[in-house]
Amino acid sequence: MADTELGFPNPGHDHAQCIDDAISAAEQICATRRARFTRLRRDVLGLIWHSHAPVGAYDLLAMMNKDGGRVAPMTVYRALDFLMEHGLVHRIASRNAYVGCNHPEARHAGQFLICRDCGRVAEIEEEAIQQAVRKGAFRAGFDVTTPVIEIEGQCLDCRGGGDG
Amino acid sequence: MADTELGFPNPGHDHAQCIDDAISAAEQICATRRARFTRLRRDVLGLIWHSHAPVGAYDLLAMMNKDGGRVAPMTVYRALDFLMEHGLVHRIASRNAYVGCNHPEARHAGQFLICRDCGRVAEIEEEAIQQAVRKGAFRAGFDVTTPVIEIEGQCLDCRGGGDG
DNA sequence: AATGAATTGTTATGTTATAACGAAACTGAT
DNA sequence: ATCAGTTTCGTTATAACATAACAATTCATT
Repeated sequence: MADTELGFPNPGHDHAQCIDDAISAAEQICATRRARFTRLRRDVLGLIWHSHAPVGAYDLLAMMNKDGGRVAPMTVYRALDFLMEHGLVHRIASRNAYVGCNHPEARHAGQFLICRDCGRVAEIEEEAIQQAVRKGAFRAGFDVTTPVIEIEGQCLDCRGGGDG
Repeated sequence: MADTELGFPNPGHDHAQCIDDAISAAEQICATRRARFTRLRRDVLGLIWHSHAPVGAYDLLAMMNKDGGRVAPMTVYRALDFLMEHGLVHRIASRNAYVGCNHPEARHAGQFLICRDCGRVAEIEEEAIQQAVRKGAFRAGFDVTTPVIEIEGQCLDCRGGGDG
């Protein structure tokens, strides 16, 4: 699989490519769904992909207004709503922040690894987690709609366990 | 097991008992640890246990000031910090709210079922979830510290699937 | 009572998110 | 091309959640 598909991306990866890929995928998805991928929304998505760490709404706002812009919070939140609605970004509840999704084609409940040191987030998809959650819920007579799974810890790069 | 130990409590349960139990457990724990379970902290814990749904900090504030009190937000947050530090309450990140813990004796990472209809929260402890999380993290070279697992859905009572 | 530590009071401010309403831009039909 | 309906965006205001900093008080111990 490619660098950014699963787990944490390699520190030396071509991040411009990540952004381009995300924008392209979003264009395709929105075209298919006849959703309007406006300049504003594209800008916000691009800024979210600025890094692999989740970004706060007001950080996005600051970035947008860096050179004299006059965008209001509402504007950012609306763009975020749109992007989340279409699965292009995920909200990280434990951080009140937003991160780009790198496989937005299919709807999914994300499972996120959040590094406490570098702040980066990796999305994983463990069928075993899903199953265990469903089973645990079932035992309590509970019908699952939206599991929020956000796992804080330390990534390989920050442990110094890689090749770097 | 008792009503409130696992899963959602029976709608007709003796809730006053839940509160009493929680306060008693807290007293014991704090006594053991030589932590000061002050009136303020006891009051806040009691108010959190007002229901099995998570309560916002400012809701607690409003309850405390209902009859002329003049408590400030800071005061509530400090009490919450103390209670969380001792595992007596958990924070529900996806709701920015706080819920009492019904087995505070042992430290644990909670797994929460949150009913979208009645708002109640049940804490479960599925070893399978823990294991699946650890395994998924391991595959990404990730060292887990704090898993946040908050599962939204619908409880049995709200589905009308119970005996009531 | 004197001391030092923990707790609480108080004021101010920072951070995250939404409500309400009007203007502008886009879409599709005529 | 213009009109009507819809969606998007601008703007202002405010709600909801959380912490910083410092003073006053309370508590445990001597």
